[in-house]
Formats: sequence, structure tokens, C-alpha cells
Amino acid sequence: MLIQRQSTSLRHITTAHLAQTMSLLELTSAELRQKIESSLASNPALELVDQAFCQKCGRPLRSGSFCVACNRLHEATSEQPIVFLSTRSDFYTPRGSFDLETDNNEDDYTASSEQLPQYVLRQIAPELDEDERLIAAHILTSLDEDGLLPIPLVEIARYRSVTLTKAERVLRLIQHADPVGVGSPSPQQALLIQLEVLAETRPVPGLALQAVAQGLDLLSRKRYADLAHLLGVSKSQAQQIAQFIVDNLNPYPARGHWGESSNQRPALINSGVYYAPDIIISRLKETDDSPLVVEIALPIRGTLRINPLFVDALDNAPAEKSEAWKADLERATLLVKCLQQRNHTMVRMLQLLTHIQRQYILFGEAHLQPLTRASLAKSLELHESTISRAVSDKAVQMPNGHIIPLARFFDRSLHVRTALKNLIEKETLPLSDMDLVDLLALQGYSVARRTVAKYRSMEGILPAHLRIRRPQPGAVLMAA
DNA sequence: CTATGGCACGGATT
DNA sequence: AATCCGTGCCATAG
Repeated sequence: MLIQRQSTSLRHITTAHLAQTMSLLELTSAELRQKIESSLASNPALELVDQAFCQKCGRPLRSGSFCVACNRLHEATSEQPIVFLSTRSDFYTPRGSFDLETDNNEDDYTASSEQLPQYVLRQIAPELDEDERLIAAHILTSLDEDGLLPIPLVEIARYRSVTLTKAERVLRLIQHADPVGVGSPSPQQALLIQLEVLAETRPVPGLALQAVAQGLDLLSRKRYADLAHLLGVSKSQAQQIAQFIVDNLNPYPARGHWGESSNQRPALINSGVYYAPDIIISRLKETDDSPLVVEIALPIRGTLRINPLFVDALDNAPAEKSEAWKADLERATLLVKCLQQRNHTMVRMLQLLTHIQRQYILFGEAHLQPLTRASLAKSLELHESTISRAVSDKAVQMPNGHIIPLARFFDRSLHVRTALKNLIEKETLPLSDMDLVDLLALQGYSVARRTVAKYRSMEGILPAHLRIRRPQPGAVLMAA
């Protein structure tokens, strides 16, 4: 009702409204959370009520997302997935006291509810003396939520009045602890350290180092052609290197690896800490015809709303403050509205998306339905750029626990590639690309010979004449 | 001569 | 408007 009361005054800023709705859409829940936190801190008109409300009827709720009366879970069918906004704890990487004012208590790291810092510290504690422990604690509590160190190390050294060399030693230990690369000042450094550690246990393509060191921006922009040029190799080799990097490294150590490729041993990079997905999909029951349950991360626990006290205070506000307060209220209302809009769009999109890709979600990559953002936009009657934004950078946790980018749902060729992989795995005699074209055609996939070659190299599979007849489907990654 | 990789073009997608 | 992706043609390796 509060919102309604303001809606008249809102009318004149609908353009701003739209603009902000869009920008909220493309944020991941973690990013959105930051935004909300900062708005909350700077805008007195906003208030966070530590109370959840049933998403159906709006009644106060003790746990879950629906009240008992509205609990529709039993109505779900295998056709109709259940999609709702959720505050389940998996979505939150607890990062405890991060108050801007009071982060001067690095000393009592044990008292903090942070998990990553503790986890790292426990690993390296034996190698540290008392002083160094304090430095480590300082560094670890300063990490941002990606596990990177946003402030210069010198500053910490100066603050702790120790030499930079000493601080560096500590940082180095931290970086080599489990999530490898944690505490690095930049994603690039994190990657370099991960390569270094990785190289201790298995061969790493030498060019990967160069790619990260010199071509990182090309890499992240997927400018493989330029990257290839930089490294002096072919484009597809460059792509293979990029693939290797994506598969094995993680520029944001505090996030878990962006799953898939089950043959990756999680020991090294993975840890108790993982990147909280934006969406979690699970089954209601263990059966194959079970309805899907889709939970969309709410960026914050509790409910964000306009503070009623603030509205009351507005009436008898001192004249000179009145304007500023009104502005605050407007911004706050806007944010709340946009948030609702974002949630609504996400729910609608996921509903349809999970319905279409049900087979893929349950039975794996071979069943991915080729789907474009455009067609989804059309059936939802949304603009395609809306879908693009809603999809970009989001992470989904699948029923099998893997965390993948939401964009994977729109892969145009994944099903063909997996069919291809299967064929090659089952082959007794190495099949040439031409043979593969025919076999794929038999399965209903018509692709050109050249395309088969491309898919092969995407999957890191060697050409026929270099494959052995052994049934050894292991991960052949690089051919030097 | 056959199997593959490189490059580049055109249409689809974002 | 920018980018991605499948394909055709040609060069090269085996």
C-alpha cells in the first residue's frame, strides 16, 4: 500500500524506472546484494525487515517461501516446474561482519562468522608466527567476495607496521592455500598462481601461461583470433588453450569452479567454499517424472521495503530537509519496484526455460534443446535484450550438483557435440571426420565435415590418425 | 590421394 | 552494430 500511495508521484520517472529495471536484471544475486546493501546504508527511506512473506498471499512466514495454505508443491506436475524465489542458505556465502564502519576488528578473526578466512587460515596457521598471523587475518578479512584482495598489500603492511617483504611472504602462503589464488590482487594473478600450482601435479600447456600473462583481456573477450596471433598459433589451438583455462582455472578463487566436466578432480580448486549460484534446480522427488523445483536466489534475506516511519516523518520534515527526503523516498520506491520487476521476470523466464529444457536438466547434455534467446523472448513477450540481460552471468546449479552458466541453456550445438563425443568414445577403429558426418546423419544430425572437425577440437579430441584404437576415452586435452 | 587444419565469408544471434 | 557459428575452398601433412 505504501507503494501504491507513491505511485502517482512515480509516474514521471518511468523512464528511469525502466532503465533501472534493466540494469538490475543483468546483475547476479551477489552483485545485487551489494547494491542493496549500499542503498540500505545510504538511503534512510529503505528498511530491511527480518521477516519473510509468503510469495503467494503475503502472510508473514517463519520459513520457506510459501505458507502452508499456499504451498502448491503438491500441485506440481512434471510438465509444470515449480519456480519460486528462495532464501535458502546455499545462496549465501556467509561473509559475516563486513560493515563499512567497523571492520577494524581483524584481530578477532575467530569470532567472526566468516568461513573462507577461517578455512584458509587453518591451512597456513602452522607456518606462521604470531605477527604473521595477524597479517594473514588482516588480509583475509579484507577480501572481497570473489576472494580477491581489493586493497594494495603495501597498505596492509604499513597499517600493521611490518615490512612489505614480510607481508608478501604471508600473502604468498595464502595464495597457495586452498582455494588456490585466493588473496590475489587481480584475477590475472590468481590465474597465474593456479597455473603454477597446477603445473606441480600435471603437465600444463606452456602457452597457457603466456595467454594469461599477456592475453588475458583477449581471453575474456573471447577474441581467439587475436589471441592466436599473440601466441603465434592457430585459432583453434588458441581456443583449446582457452578451454583448458576455463576448465582448470578460476579467476575468482572464492567462487567454486564453474562445474561440468565430471572428470575433473575437485581436490585442488574446489573446497568447502563455492560460488553461490543464482538459481538452483532440483527434483521434488527422486523419480524421473518428478516435477522440477527451481529456486531463484533472493539477494537478501528478509524483505526490503519502504520504512513506514520514514514516510511518517516526511510529513513534518524540516523545510530544508524536505526535498532531500522526498528524493530518498523516490529512489527507495524505485528500487523496491525494480526489484519486484526483476524477480517477476526471472520467475517467468525460468518457468518457461526449465519447462523447455527439462530433458536436458534431468538427462544431460545430449538432450539440450537448441534454443535461442530470441525465441524465448518471443514466447514470453519480452524484448530479446531483456532475456539476454537476464541470462548473462548467471549461474545455475543443476540437480546433479554441477554449477553451470545459465547461457548453457542456449547452446546451439551442445547436443551434437555430445553425440559426437559418444561416437568417438565407442569407436573401435578411429573414425575419420567424414565417417563421423555419416554416423551423425544417421542420428538425425546433419552437419558438414568441417563442422565435425571444429567440434572435435572444441572437445579437445585428437584427429583420427592420432587416436589409438584402445578404448581409452580419457581426457585428451592437448596435443603439442 | 585422403584426412585435417586455416582462413574467410555470410547468415544468424545478441 | 558487433559477434558468433557453420561452411566452403584451398593448402598441407601423412
